[in-house]
Amino acid sequence: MHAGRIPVAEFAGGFDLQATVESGQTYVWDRPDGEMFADGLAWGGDAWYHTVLPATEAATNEPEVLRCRLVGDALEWEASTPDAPDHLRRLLRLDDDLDAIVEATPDLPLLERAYERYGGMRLVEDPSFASLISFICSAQMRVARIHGMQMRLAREFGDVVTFDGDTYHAFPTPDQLADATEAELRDCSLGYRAPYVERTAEMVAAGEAHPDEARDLPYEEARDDLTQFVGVGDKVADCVLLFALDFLEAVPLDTWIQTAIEEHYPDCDRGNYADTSRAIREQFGGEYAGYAQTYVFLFLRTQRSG
DNA sequence: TATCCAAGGTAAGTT
DNA sequence: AACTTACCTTGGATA
Repeated sequence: MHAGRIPVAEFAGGFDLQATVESGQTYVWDRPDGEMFADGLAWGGDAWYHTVLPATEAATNEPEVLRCRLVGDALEWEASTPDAPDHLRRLLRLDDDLDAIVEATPDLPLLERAYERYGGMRLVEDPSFASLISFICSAQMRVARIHGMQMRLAREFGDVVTFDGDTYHAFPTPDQLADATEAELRDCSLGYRAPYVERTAEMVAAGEAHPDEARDLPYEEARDDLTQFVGVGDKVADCVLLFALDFLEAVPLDTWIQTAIEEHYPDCDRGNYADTSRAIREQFGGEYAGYAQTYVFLFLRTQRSG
């Protein structure tokens, strides 16, 4: 067991762990109390969160357990690897300068309210395959159920990892998921998404394509590239670019953002995805437009329940 | 208790 | 290229 503390003072602009992992951008984290994405959950707690790093991203080539919580003025962590701080910095984008990002954001009332309410929320950099599958599953689905699906997939098809006396499940590798049948995936309550997940996993497992290949392309080409995967349209592609492949300018046009465009920025509605995307990206300041999108998404989605 | 409805959309078929 | 429609499942709302 390796453990340590990282002072929050090291994170420019602060850090809100709960807002970051429960904002609906990542579905690879969980909390042991079963309250992940719980409806009406009070914000501001100091719960532990854990994830399993894929073997392909670990120096040991084994899945590694990472867990952390925010206590007082530090991020406290425990892990199966001494490399945890580096992994956490990458996965939770702890080196992003939030002050500079907010500073670079246009002065729009909606953005200011969202930043005010959830200041310290950071984007994540999820492992790309898990992000791809997560957002294929996200079609017409609530965030709590998307999370439930990913946990189920890990439990059914992923490696079992034990750490500090507890059992964890890694997200399935492309091979493991490609081996699952459509019927087995439907049994995991994926519904019509089951064949999408199966066929996309097969594409990656067979070496036909990999989401990481989009990382070095120009933004709009990268988005087009990701749509080659079955079940991936423009919106899901934007999510993977933003939440896994470091494209901070990507603005996924989901139902919440579409509503925000109608109510606050009607001039940005250009009638089709590509042009509307370009317009709202400009409206949100370009380079970090994806940060603005995620703050707005979380803010609007949680307004009703507080 | 039964029925209805919408949830971070996409693919396939039609005009 | 723009427009329709079908698609699984489930929790919460409505009757």
